[in-house]
Amino acid sequence: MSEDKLTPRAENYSEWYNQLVQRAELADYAPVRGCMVVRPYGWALWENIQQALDGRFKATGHVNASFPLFIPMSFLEKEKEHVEGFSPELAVVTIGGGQTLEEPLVVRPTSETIIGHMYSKWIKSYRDLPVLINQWANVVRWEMRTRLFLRTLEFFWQEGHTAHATAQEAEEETRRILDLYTDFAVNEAAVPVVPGLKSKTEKFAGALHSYSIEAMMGDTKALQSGTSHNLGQNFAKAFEIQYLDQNNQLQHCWTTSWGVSTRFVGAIIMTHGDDQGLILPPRLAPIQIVIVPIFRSDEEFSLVMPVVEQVKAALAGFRVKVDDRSEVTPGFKYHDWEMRGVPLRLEIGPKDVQNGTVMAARRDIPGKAGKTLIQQDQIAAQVSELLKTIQASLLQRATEFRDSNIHEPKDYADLQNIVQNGWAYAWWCEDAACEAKVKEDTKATTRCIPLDQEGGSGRCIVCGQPAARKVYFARAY
RNA sequence: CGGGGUGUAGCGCAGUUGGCAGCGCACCGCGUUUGGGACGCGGGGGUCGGCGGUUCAAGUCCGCCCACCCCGACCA
Repeated sequence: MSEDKLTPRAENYSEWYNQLVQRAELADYAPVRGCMVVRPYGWALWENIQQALDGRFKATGHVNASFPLFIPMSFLEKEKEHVEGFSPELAVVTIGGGQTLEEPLVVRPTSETIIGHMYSKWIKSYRDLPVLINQWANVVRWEMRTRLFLRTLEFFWQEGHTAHATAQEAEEETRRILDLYTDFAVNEAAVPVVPGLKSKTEKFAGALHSYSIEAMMGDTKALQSGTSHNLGQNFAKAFEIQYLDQNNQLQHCWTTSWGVSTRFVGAIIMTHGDDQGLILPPRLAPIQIVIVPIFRSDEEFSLVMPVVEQVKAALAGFRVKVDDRSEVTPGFKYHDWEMRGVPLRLEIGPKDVQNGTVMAARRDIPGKAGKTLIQQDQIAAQVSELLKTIQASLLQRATEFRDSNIHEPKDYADLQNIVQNGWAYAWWCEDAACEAKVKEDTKATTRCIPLDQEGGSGRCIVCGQPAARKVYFARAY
């Protein structure tokens, strides 16, 4: 239950986040360090995220499958950069059934290797391509520092793994998924994101290059909210994923991988949440509308409840919850559902029964300002309209916040200043040394080179050498 | 793994020179309440993180260990 006020965001952002996650009953700490229990309400949100993504995957020809949790250690070692990237954070099983294993098994940190192994068995001909498989799974990465949803030892995600005949097709797939993620983030979660290319130092271990969608959180830090990797032929060569082309020539495939994780729940929390608690975008909210009946006596109760049921029935197409708890007051319920981020609350009391009205309160506009009186006979249409408005206003608000916190530095000193409380958008020569210097001086890293560039050229903000593209520098989660 | 902090009821905490383990919230019962976090009365709930030591007596003093949180290095 949400009995007290949250620590305000301005006072201590991470404290606000931790309290919100627990009080909104999204997740709780597990008895294992760094692990979380996703509670039913948090999981329902994740399920809605899954549904929105899965529908998009299916619509673009992908199919789901499931690969093993355990991966032979030797598989990881087949791709040099991959094993170097992941070895520090592997959980390794050395005993099974009381016996020391011949070969240690890695608990998957990601599945490129074992899927690559299977693809080499399955793919023989150009007629077998492309292979477009996704899996919804849990993975384990032994992180030093953990935070609920944002970074835990075990997390849930989807990982897509595709194999193609040509480099061009693989790149098209990588970009198609990046677009798909962008569409999901913007249109389902109302989280404005910047799609772009990761720098060499920030790319996935083993990839040719990586793309990401980057979102700005309420404290102006960046959160990588989804990634799409063009793996080139690196894994195809390591796992001998080969096919015969039309000319009977043996060719290595071109592969991709891409993922969105439960971290995205953190993105939603930190993009929309306020000091009252969570604010969920209507399209993903497990409960879109909560109805709070108001009554003083048994007579009023029996007067009000039939109307509550009528309204609920009229809203059959929506995810509606009637809060009929008798042990708490309406005021308590308001705060309670505000903590949980339900986008729209309907209050129905004796006055409404008499007047044929319903009081609607928008979660995104606190207090009286967000309340409007709706006629009962127009409830479905009005609610539908309100939810759309809330969805749009969340996106607009988040976009305005982000844009007002992105600045173009005029020199290096200015950049150092900007990244303390915002993103710096600047020319960069794409040399890792300049990236490293910024990180050293400010803790900010390059987030991505946005695909949408206005063109032209300039001088690297760090070293002054010629630069062809601009990049975002920001502190990140 | 380095630095800091915290472990006492479900949660948040108090517990003085060592002397019957407490408070608020939550929970259960009854009654009154209910349009922005209601109130009264009654009640249940504890290996004081663990192990060892000092002492007539340890939540309190000493030692060791463990866990978790925060800040760093690493990361979806």
